[in-house]
Amino acid sequence: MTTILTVDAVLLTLKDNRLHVALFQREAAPYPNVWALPGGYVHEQEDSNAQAAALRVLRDKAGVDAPYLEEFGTFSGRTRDPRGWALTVVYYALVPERSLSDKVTLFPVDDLPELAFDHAAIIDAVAARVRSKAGYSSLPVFLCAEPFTIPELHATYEAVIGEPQNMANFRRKLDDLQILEELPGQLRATGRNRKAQLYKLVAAFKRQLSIRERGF
Amino acid sequence: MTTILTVDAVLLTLKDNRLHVALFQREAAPYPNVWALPGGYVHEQEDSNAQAAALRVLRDKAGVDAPYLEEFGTFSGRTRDPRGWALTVVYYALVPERSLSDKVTLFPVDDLPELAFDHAAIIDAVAARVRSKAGYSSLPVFLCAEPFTIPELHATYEAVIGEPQNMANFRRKLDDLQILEELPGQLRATGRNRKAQLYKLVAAFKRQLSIRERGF
DNA sequence: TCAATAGTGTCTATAAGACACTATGCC
DNA sequence: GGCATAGTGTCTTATAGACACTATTGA
Repeated sequence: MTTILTVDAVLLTLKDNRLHVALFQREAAPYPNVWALPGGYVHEQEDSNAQAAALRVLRDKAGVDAPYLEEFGTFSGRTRDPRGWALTVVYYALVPERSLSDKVTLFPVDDLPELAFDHAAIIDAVAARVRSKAGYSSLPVFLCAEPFTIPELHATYEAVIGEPQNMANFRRKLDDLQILEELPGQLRATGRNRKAQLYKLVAAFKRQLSIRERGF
Repeated sequence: MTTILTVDAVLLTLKDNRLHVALFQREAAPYPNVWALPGGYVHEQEDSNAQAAALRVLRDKAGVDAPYLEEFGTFSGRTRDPRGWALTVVYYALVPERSLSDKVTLFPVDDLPELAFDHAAIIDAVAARVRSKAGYSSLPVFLCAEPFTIPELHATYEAVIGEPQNMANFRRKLDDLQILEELPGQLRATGRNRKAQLYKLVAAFKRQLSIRERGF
Protein backbone atom coordinates (compact mmCIF):
# COMPACT_ATOMS: atom_id res chain seq x y z
CA MET A 1 0.00 0.00 0.00
CA THR A 2 1.41 3.31 -1.02
CA THR A 3 0.95 6.83 0.26
CA ILE A 4 -1.72 8.89 -1.52
CA LEU A 5 -0.58 12.30 -2.76
CA THR A 6 -3.15 14.78 -4.06
CA VAL A 7 -3.74 18.47 -4.55
CA ASP A 8 -6.97 20.30 -3.75
CA ALA A 9 -8.06 23.78 -4.76
CA VAL A 10 -10.26 26.07 -2.70
CA LEU A 11 -11.75 28.36 -5.29
CA LEU A 12 -13.39 31.34 -3.61
CA THR A 13 -15.63 34.02 -5.03
CA LEU A 14 -18.12 36.62 -3.85
CA LYS A 15 -21.79 36.06 -4.61
CA ASP A 16 -24.70 37.96 -3.06
CA ASN A 17 -22.12 39.72 -0.91
CA ARG A 18 -21.02 36.48 0.75
CA LEU A 19 -17.90 34.35 0.33
CA HIS A 20 -18.68 31.23 -1.69
CA VAL A 21 -16.59 28.18 -2.52
CA ALA A 22 -16.78 26.26 -5.80
CA LEU A 23 -17.55 22.56 -5.37
CA PHE A 24 -18.35 19.69 -7.68
CA GLN A 25 -20.14 16.42 -7.13
CA ARG A 26 -17.91 13.35 -7.07
CA GLU A 27 -18.74 10.43 -9.31
CA ALA A 28 -16.28 7.70 -8.40
CA ALA A 29 -15.71 6.10 -5.01
CA PRO A 30 -14.82 7.02 -2.38
CA TYR A 31 -17.67 9.40 -1.54
CA PRO A 32 -19.72 8.94 -4.74
CA ASN A 33 -22.28 11.71 -5.31
CA VAL A 34 -20.83 13.76 -2.45
CA TRP A 35 -19.69 17.37 -2.87
CA ALA A 36 -15.95 17.92 -2.88
CA LEU A 37 -13.22 20.40 -3.69
CA PRO A 38 -11.75 20.26 -7.19
CA GLY A 39 -8.66 18.12 -6.70
CA GLY A 40 -6.87 15.00 -7.73
CA TYR A 41 -3.67 13.08 -8.00
CA VAL A 42 -0.48 14.67 -9.20
CA HIS A 43 0.31 13.56 -12.75
CA GLU A 44 4.05 13.03 -12.93
CA GLN A 45 4.14 13.39 -16.68
CA GLU A 46 2.09 16.58 -16.98
CA ASP A 47 2.71 18.47 -13.74
CA SER A 48 6.09 20.09 -13.28
CA ASN A 49 5.26 20.64 -9.61
CA ALA A 50 2.33 20.58 -7.18
CA GLN A 51 1.20 24.11 -8.05
CA ALA A 52 1.06 23.15 -11.72
CA ALA A 53 -1.12 20.21 -10.74
CA ALA A 54 -3.49 22.57 -8.91
CA LEU A 55 -3.68 24.84 -11.96
CA ARG A 56 -4.44 21.85 -14.17
CA VAL A 57 -7.18 20.68 -11.81
CA LEU A 58 -8.73 24.16 -11.79
CA ARG A 59 -8.64 24.30 -15.55
CA ASP A 60 -10.08 20.81 -16.08
CA LYS A 61 -12.57 20.53 -13.26
CA ALA A 62 -13.60 24.15 -12.74
CA GLY A 63 -12.89 25.77 -16.09
CA VAL A 64 -10.83 28.52 -14.45
CA ASP A 65 -7.59 29.47 -16.10
CA ALA A 66 -4.49 30.69 -14.29
CA PRO A 67 -5.95 32.72 -11.46
CA TYR A 68 -4.03 34.17 -8.55
CA LEU A 69 -3.13 30.94 -6.76
CA GLU A 70 -1.37 30.47 -3.44
CA GLU A 71 -0.36 27.44 -1.39
CA PHE A 72 -2.29 27.17 1.85
CA GLY A 73 -0.67 24.14 3.46
CA THR A 74 -0.98 20.40 3.73
CA PHE A 75 -3.52 18.10 5.35
CA SER A 76 -2.40 14.56 6.02
CA GLY A 77 -2.95 11.43 8.03
CA ARG A 78 -4.30 7.93 7.91
CA THR A 79 -7.92 8.77 8.71
CA ARG A 80 -8.77 11.47 6.19
CA ASP A 81 -9.07 9.11 3.20
CA PRO A 82 -10.62 5.62 3.46
CA ARG A 83 -8.08 4.33 0.94
CA GLY A 84 -5.15 4.88 3.32
CA TRP A 85 -2.56 7.34 4.55
CA ALA A 86 -3.05 10.43 2.38
CA LEU A 87 -1.54 13.88 2.03
CA THR A 88 -3.07 16.74 0.10
CA VAL A 89 -1.48 20.06 -0.73
CA VAL A 90 -4.19 22.71 -0.54
CA TYR A 91 -4.10 25.78 -2.80
CA TYR A 92 -6.56 28.63 -2.80
CA ALA A 93 -7.61 31.08 -5.46
CA LEU A 94 -9.88 34.12 -5.54
CA VAL A 95 -11.76 34.89 -8.73
CA PRO A 96 -14.67 37.10 -9.84
CA GLU A 97 -17.95 35.20 -9.96
CA ARG A 98 -18.46 35.70 -13.67
CA SER A 99 -15.18 33.98 -14.54
CA LEU A 100 -16.52 30.65 -13.26
CA SER A 101 -17.86 27.97 -15.57
CA ASP A 102 -20.96 25.91 -14.85
CA LYS A 103 -18.84 22.87 -14.12
CA VAL A 104 -18.90 23.88 -10.48
CA THR A 105 -21.58 24.90 -8.01
CA LEU A 106 -21.17 27.70 -5.49
CA PHE A 107 -21.91 27.27 -1.79
CA PRO A 108 -21.54 29.89 0.95
CA VAL A 109 -18.47 29.03 3.03
CA ASP A 110 -20.59 29.40 6.16
CA ASP A 111 -23.32 27.08 4.92
CA LEU A 112 -21.73 24.02 3.35
CA PRO A 113 -23.36 20.76 2.25
CA GLU A 114 -22.02 17.42 3.38
CA LEU A 115 -18.50 17.13 2.04
CA ALA A 116 -16.08 14.37 1.11
CA PHE A 117 -12.90 13.62 3.06
CA ASP A 118 -11.86 16.46 5.42
CA HIS A 119 -12.86 19.11 2.91
CA ALA A 120 -15.14 20.91 5.36
CA ALA A 121 -12.20 21.49 7.71
CA ILE A 122 -10.03 22.60 4.79
CA ILE A 123 -12.58 25.18 3.63
CA ASP A 124 -13.06 26.50 7.16
CA ALA A 125 -9.33 26.97 7.57
CA VAL A 126 -8.90 28.69 4.21
CA ALA A 127 -11.88 31.00 4.73
CA ALA A 128 -10.50 32.08 8.09
CA ARG A 129 -7.10 32.78 6.55
CA VAL A 130 -8.57 34.77 3.66
CA ARG A 131 -10.72 36.88 5.97
CA SER A 132 -7.77 37.60 8.18
CA LYS A 133 -5.51 38.38 5.23
CA ALA A 134 -8.07 40.75 3.76
CA GLY A 135 -7.32 43.00 6.71
CA TYR A 136 -3.74 43.65 5.70
CA SER A 137 -3.36 42.84 2.02
CA SER A 138 -4.77 43.48 -1.40
CA LEU A 139 -6.11 39.92 -1.63
CA PRO A 140 -9.79 40.83 -2.18
CA VAL A 141 -9.04 42.78 -5.38
CA PHE A 142 -8.92 39.42 -7.14
CA LEU A 143 -12.63 38.98 -6.38
CA CYS A 144 -13.52 41.99 -8.57
CA ALA A 145 -13.72 41.69 -12.33
CA GLU A 146 -11.74 44.38 -14.12
CA PRO A 147 -12.41 47.13 -14.69
CA PHE A 148 -14.00 48.03 -11.37
CA THR A 149 -14.82 51.16 -9.40
CA ILE A 150 -13.57 52.07 -5.93
CA PRO A 151 -17.07 51.76 -4.43
CA GLU A 152 -17.33 48.23 -5.87
CA LEU A 153 -13.97 47.29 -4.38
CA HIS A 154 -14.99 48.92 -1.13
CA ALA A 155 -18.14 46.81 -0.96
CA THR A 156 -16.06 43.70 -1.70
CA TYR A 157 -13.73 44.41 1.20
CA GLU A 158 -16.63 45.03 3.54
CA ALA A 159 -18.23 41.73 2.51
CA VAL A 160 -15.03 39.74 3.05
CA ILE A 161 -14.01 41.37 6.30
CA GLY A 162 -17.56 41.51 7.59
CA GLU A 163 -17.57 45.02 9.00
CA PRO A 164 -17.95 48.53 7.59
CA GLN A 165 -14.87 50.32 6.30
CA ASN A 166 -14.64 54.08 6.22
CA MET A 167 -14.55 55.18 2.59
CA ALA A 168 -12.12 58.09 3.01
CA ASN A 169 -9.59 55.90 4.83
CA PHE A 170 -10.13 53.07 2.37
CA ARG A 171 -9.25 55.35 -0.53
CA ARG A 172 -6.16 56.67 1.20
CA LYS A 173 -4.86 53.16 1.85
CA LEU A 174 -5.56 52.11 -1.73
CA ASP A 175 -3.57 55.13 -2.91
CA ASP A 176 -0.66 54.09 -0.70
CA LEU A 177 -0.67 50.58 -2.18
CA GLN A 178 -0.31 51.93 -5.72
CA ILE A 179 -1.92 48.90 -7.29
CA LEU A 180 -4.69 50.67 -9.22
CA GLU A 181 -4.48 52.45 -12.53
CA GLU A 182 -7.15 54.95 -13.49
CA LEU A 183 -8.81 54.43 -16.88
CA PRO A 184 -8.99 57.99 -18.17
CA GLY A 185 -12.49 59.10 -19.08
CA GLN A 186 -14.05 55.73 -18.29
CA LEU A 187 -16.84 55.94 -15.74
CA ARG A 188 -19.60 53.65 -14.57
CA ALA A 189 -23.04 54.63 -13.33
CA THR A 190 -24.88 52.38 -10.89
CA GLY A 191 -28.14 54.31 -10.58
CA ARG A 192 -29.12 57.78 -11.53
CA ASN A 193 -26.34 59.23 -9.40
CA ARG A 194 -22.83 60.42 -9.89
CA LYS A 195 -20.73 58.08 -12.05
CA ALA A 196 -17.71 56.37 -10.52
CA GLN A 197 -14.22 56.25 -12.01
CA LEU A 198 -13.12 52.87 -13.41
CA TYR A 199 -9.75 51.32 -12.58
CA LYS A 200 -7.70 48.31 -13.52
CA LEU A 201 -4.91 46.57 -11.65
CA VAL A 202 -1.39 47.80 -12.35
CA ALA A 203 0.24 45.13 -14.51
CA ALA A 204 3.00 44.41 -12.00
CA PHE A 205 0.43 43.40 -9.39
CA LYS A 206 -1.74 41.18 -11.56
CA ARG A 207 -0.61 38.01 -9.86
CA GLN A 208 1.27 39.39 -6.93
CA LEU A 209 -0.18 40.15 -3.57
CA SER A 210 0.48 43.49 -1.98
CA ILE A 211 0.86 43.38 1.78
CA ARG A 212 -0.01 46.45 3.77
CA GLU A 213 2.07 47.29 6.80
CA ARG A 214 -0.79 48.33 9.02
CA GLY A 215 -3.96 46.70 7.90
CA PHE A 216 -7.11 47.70 6.11
CA MET B 1 7.57 4.43 -10.52
CA THR B 2 5.78 6.10 -7.68
CA THR B 3 5.81 9.62 -6.35
CA ILE B 4 8.28 10.29 -3.55
CA LEU B 5 6.81 11.89 -0.42
CA THR B 6 9.13 13.18 2.29
CA VAL B 7 9.33 15.69 5.11
CA ASP B 8 12.32 17.94 5.84
CA ALA B 9 13.04 20.00 8.91
CA VAL B 10 14.89 23.31 8.94
CA LEU B 11 16.21 23.49 12.47
CA LEU B 12 17.45 26.99 13.21
CA THR B 13 19.41 28.33 16.12
CA LEU B 14 21.54 31.31 17.04
CA LYS B 15 25.29 30.81 17.41
CA ASP B 16 27.90 33.56 17.61
CA ASN B 17 25.05 36.00 17.03
CA ARG B 18 24.26 34.54 13.60
CA LEU B 19 21.42 32.33 12.41
CA HIS B 20 22.63 28.76 11.94
CA VAL B 21 20.92 25.72 10.46
CA ALA B 22 21.45 22.15 11.70
CA LEU B 23 22.63 19.75 8.98
CA PHE B 24 23.84 16.18 8.89
CA GLN B 25 25.96 14.30 6.42
CA ARG B 26 24.09 11.80 4.27
CA GLU B 27 25.34 8.23 4.10
CA ALA B 28 23.16 6.51 1.50
CA ALA B 29 22.63 7.47 -2.13
CA PRO B 30 21.52 9.80 -3.55
CA TYR B 31 24.05 12.44 -2.51
CA PRO B 32 26.28 10.21 -0.30
CA ASN B 33 28.52 12.22 2.05
CA VAL B 34 26.76 15.45 1.16
CA TRP B 35 25.24 17.76 3.79
CA ALA B 36 21.45 17.74 3.99
CA LEU B 37 18.50 18.76 6.12
CA PRO B 38 17.20 16.19 8.59
CA GLY B 39 14.35 14.55 6.71
CA GLY B 40 12.96 11.35 5.34
CA TYR B 41 10.01 9.37 4.18
CA VAL B 42 6.72 9.43 5.99
CA HIS B 43 6.20 6.19 7.92
CA GLU B 44 2.55 5.26 7.56
CA GLN B 45 2.57 3.05 10.65
CA GLU B 46 4.27 5.49 13.02
CA ASP B 47 3.32 8.94 11.78
CA SER B 48 -0.23 10.10 12.36
CA ASN B 49 0.37 12.99 9.97
CA ALA B 50 3.19 14.88 8.22
CA GLN B 51 3.96 17.06 11.22
CA ALA B 52 4.35 13.97 13.38
CA ALA B 53 6.80 12.66 10.80
CA ALA B 54 8.81 15.89 11.07
CA LEU B 55 8.88 15.61 14.87
CA ARG B 56 10.05 12.01 14.61
CA VAL B 57 12.80 12.97 12.17
CA LEU B 58 13.95 15.77 14.49
CA ARG B 59 14.00 13.39 17.43
CA ASP B 60 15.84 10.60 15.61
CA LYS B 61 18.23 12.52 13.37
CA ALA B 62 18.83 15.66 15.42
CA GLY B 63 18.08 14.60 18.98
CA VAL B 64 15.69 17.51 19.44
CA ASP B 65 12.45 16.78 21.22
CA ALA B 66 9.14 18.53 20.51
CA PRO B 67 10.24 22.06 19.75
CA TYR B 68 8.05 24.84 18.39
CA LEU B 69 7.45 23.51 14.89
CA GLU B 70 5.58 25.12 12.02
CA GLU B 71 4.85 24.08 8.45
CA PHE B 72 6.63 26.23 5.91
CA GLY B 73 5.29 24.80 2.66
CA THR B 74 6.03 22.25 0.01
CA PHE B 75 8.74 21.87 -2.62
CA SER B 76 7.99 19.55 -5.49
CA GLY B 77 8.78 18.57 -9.05
CA ARG B 78 10.53 16.05 -11.17
CA THR B 79 14.01 17.59 -11.05
CA ARG B 80 14.64 18.04 -7.35
CA ASP B 81 15.34 14.38 -6.64
CA PRO B 82 17.27 12.13 -9.05
CA ARG B 83 14.98 9.21 -8.12
CA GLY B 84 11.92 10.85 -9.67
CA TRP B 85 9.03 13.19 -9.08
CA ALA B 86 9.27 14.16 -5.43
CA LEU B 87 7.38 16.32 -2.96
CA THR B 88 8.66 17.36 0.44
CA VAL B 89 6.75 19.13 3.18
CA VAL B 90 9.14 21.53 4.88
CA TYR B 91 8.82 22.33 8.57
CA TYR B 92 10.93 24.73 10.55
CA ALA B 93 11.81 24.93 14.21
CA LEU B 94 13.72 27.42 16.32
CA VAL B 95 15.64 26.13 19.32
CA PRO B 96 18.31 27.37 21.75
CA GLU B 97 21.78 26.23 20.74
CA ARG B 98 22.39 24.27 23.90
CA SER B 99 19.36 22.03 23.27
CA LEU B 100 21.03 20.54 20.19
CA SER B 101 22.76 17.17 20.23
CA ASP B 102 26.05 16.45 18.49
CA LYS B 103 24.25 14.41 15.84
CA VAL B 104 24.03 17.55 13.75
CA THR B 105 26.47 20.23 12.67
CA LEU B 106 25.64 23.92 12.58
CA PHE B 107 26.29 26.12 9.54
CA PRO B 108 25.51 29.83 9.17
CA VAL B 109 22.48 30.17 6.91
CA ASP B 110 24.40 32.74 4.88
CA ASP B 111 27.43 30.50 4.41
CA LEU B 112 26.25 27.01 3.52
CA PRO B 113 28.28 24.04 2.29
CA GLU B 114 27.28 22.13 -0.82
CA LEU B 115 23.86 20.66 -0.13
CA ALA B 116 21.81 17.70 -1.33
CA PHE B 117 18.64 18.08 -3.42
CA ASP B 118 17.20 21.63 -3.40
CA HIS B 119 18.00 22.07 0.27
CA ALA B 120 19.96 25.28 -0.32
CA ALA B 121 16.88 26.93 -1.83
CA ILE B 122 14.74 25.59 1.02
CA ILE B 123 17.02 27.04 3.69
CA ASP B 124 17.20 30.40 1.90
CA ALA B 125 13.42 30.62 1.75
CA VAL B 126 12.94 29.63 5.39
CA ALA B 127 15.62 32.04 6.63
CA ALA B 128 13.98 34.89 4.73
CA ARG B 129 10.60 34.03 6.22
CA VAL B 130 11.96 33.79 9.76
CA ARG B 131 13.76 37.12 9.49
CA SER B 132 10.64 38.76 8.18
CA LYS B 133 8.45 37.16 10.80
CA ALA B 134 10.79 38.27 13.56
CA GLY B 135 9.66 41.80 12.80
CA TYR B 136 6.07 41.21 13.83
CA SER B 137 5.94 38.14 16.04
CA SER B 138 7.39 36.55 19.11
CA LEU B 139 9.14 33.89 17.03
CA PRO B 140 12.73 34.63 18.17
CA VAL B 141 11.90 33.91 21.83
CA PHE B 142 12.24 30.24 20.96
CA LEU B 143 15.93 30.82 20.27
CA CYS B 144 16.56 31.72 23.92
CA ALA B 145 16.92 29.05 26.57
CA GLU B 146 14.72 29.69 29.59
CA PRO B 147 15.09 31.44 31.85
CA PHE B 148 16.45 34.46 30.02
CA THR B 149 16.86 38.17 30.60
CA ILE B 150 15.37 40.98 28.52
CA PRO B 151 18.83 42.11 27.34
CA GLU B 152 19.53 38.56 26.12
CA LEU B 153 16.25 38.46 24.24
CA HIS B 154 16.96 41.93 22.89
CA ALA B 155 20.33 40.80 21.52
CA THR B 156 18.62 37.77 19.93
CA TYR B 157 16.12 39.94 18.11
CA GLU B 158 18.84 42.25 16.89
CA ALA B 159 20.83 39.30 15.58
CA VAL B 160 17.85 37.80 13.73
CA ILE B 161 16.52 41.04 12.30
CA GLY B 162 19.98 42.37 11.56
CA GLU B 163 19.57 45.91 12.81
CA PRO B 164 19.63 47.66 16.19
CA GLN B 165 16.42 47.82 18.18
CA ASN B 166 15.78 50.56 20.70
CA MET B 167 15.70 48.99 24.15
CA ALA B 168 12.94 51.16 25.64
CA ASN B 169 10.60 50.46 22.73
CA PHE B 170 11.55 46.79 22.76
CA ARG B 171 10.51 46.49 26.39
CA ARG B 172 7.24 48.30 25.81
CA LYS B 173 6.30 45.96 22.97
CA LEU B 174 7.25 42.90 25.02
CA ASP B 175 4.99 44.17 27.80
CA ASP B 176 2.12 44.51 25.33
CA LEU B 177 2.56 40.92 24.15
CA GLN B 178 2.20 39.59 27.70
CA ILE B 179 4.19 36.46 26.96
CA LEU B 180 6.82 36.81 29.70
CA GLU B 181 6.54 35.97 33.36
CA GLU B 182 8.96 37.51 35.83
CA LEU B 183 10.78 35.06 38.11
CA PRO B 184 10.62 36.91 41.44
CA GLY B 185 14.00 37.52 42.98
CA GLN B 186 15.89 35.67 40.26
CA LEU B 187 18.55 37.80 38.60
CA ARG B 188 21.52 37.12 36.34
CA ALA B 189 24.79 39.02 36.19
CA THR B 190 26.79 39.09 32.97
CA GLY B 191 29.80 41.10 34.13
CA ARG B 192 30.40 43.18 37.16
CA ASN B 193 27.41 45.40 36.34
CA ARG B 194 23.81 45.63 37.32
CA LYS B 195 22.04 42.24 37.38
CA ALA B 196 19.18 41.60 35.00
CA GLN B 197 15.77 40.19 35.89
CA LEU B 198 15.10 36.64 34.68
CA TYR B 199 11.90 35.67 32.87
CA LYS B 200 10.23 32.56 31.53
CA LEU B 201 7.58 32.20 28.87
CA VAL B 202 3.98 32.28 30.03
CA ALA B 203 2.76 28.68 29.87
CA ALA B 204 -0.01 29.45 27.37
CA PHE B 205 2.56 30.71 24.85
CA LYS B 206 5.03 27.85 25.13
CA ARG B 207 4.18 26.46 21.71
CA GLN B 208 2.03 29.20 20.34
CA LEU B 209 3.27 32.13 18.39
CA SER B 210 2.19 35.61 19.34
CA ILE B 211 1.68 37.92 16.41
CA ARG B 212 2.15 41.63 16.90
CA GLU B 213 -0.16 43.94 15.02
CA ARG B 214 2.43 46.50 14.12
CA GLY B 215 5.85 44.96 14.12
CA PHE B 216 8.93 44.88 16.33
C1' DT C 1 33.30 57.23 42.68
C1' DC C 2 33.71 55.23 38.19
C1' DA C 3 32.34 52.33 34.51
C1' DA C 4 29.24 49.45 32.53
C1' DT C 5 24.90 47.57 31.82
C1' DA C 6 19.75 47.45 33.40
C1' DG C 7 15.75 49.76 33.14
C1' DT C 8 12.26 54.08 32.75
C1' DG C 9 9.80 58.60 31.43
C1' DT C 10 8.54 61.38 27.95
C1' DC C 11 8.65 63.94 23.58
C1' DT C 12 7.93 63.65 18.63
C1' DA C 13 6.59 61.89 14.16
C1' DT C 14 3.52 59.13 11.67
C1' DA C 15 -0.27 56.58 10.44
C1' DA C 16 -5.06 55.06 11.30
C1' DG C 17 -9.80 56.24 12.31
C1' DA C 18 -13.76 59.58 12.59
C1' DC C 19 -16.41 62.81 10.45
C1' DA C 20 -17.89 66.68 8.10
C1' DC C 21 -17.67 68.44 3.92
C1' DT C 22 -17.84 69.23 -1.45
C1' DA C 23 -18.86 67.27 -6.29
C1' DT C 24 -21.55 65.14 -9.83
C1' DG C 25 -25.46 63.29 -12.17
C1' DC C 26 -30.31 62.28 -12.90
C1' DC C 27 -34.92 63.22 -11.83
C1' DG D 1 -33.59 72.18 -6.31
C1' DG D 2 -33.45 67.55 -4.27
C1' DC D 3 -31.54 63.28 -3.51
C1' DA D 4 -28.35 59.68 -3.87
C1' DT D 5 -23.84 58.27 -4.48
C1' DA D 6 -18.78 59.70 -5.57
C1' DG D 7 -15.03 61.63 -3.72
C1' DT D 8 -12.01 65.02 -0.45
C1' DG D 9 -10.02 67.81 3.64
C1' DT D 10 -8.88 67.78 8.14
C1' DC D 11 -9.18 66.81 13.19
C1' DT D 12 -8.37 63.36 16.70
C1' DT D 13 -6.23 59.47 18.59
C1' DA D 14 -3.17 55.58 18.86
C1' DT D 15 1.33 53.77 18.17
C1' DA D 16 6.15 53.53 16.93
C1' DG D 17 10.57 55.57 17.25
C1' DA D 18 14.07 58.72 19.46
C1' DC D 19 16.45 60.04 23.28
C1' DA D 20 17.60 61.51 27.65
C1' DC D 21 17.40 60.12 31.97
C1' DT D 22 17.73 57.19 36.58
C1' DA D 23 19.15 52.64 38.95
C1' DT D 24 22.17 49.02 40.35
C1' DT D 25 26.23 46.49 40.71
C1' DG D 26 31.38 45.28 41.19
C1' DA D 27 35.76 47.09 41.33
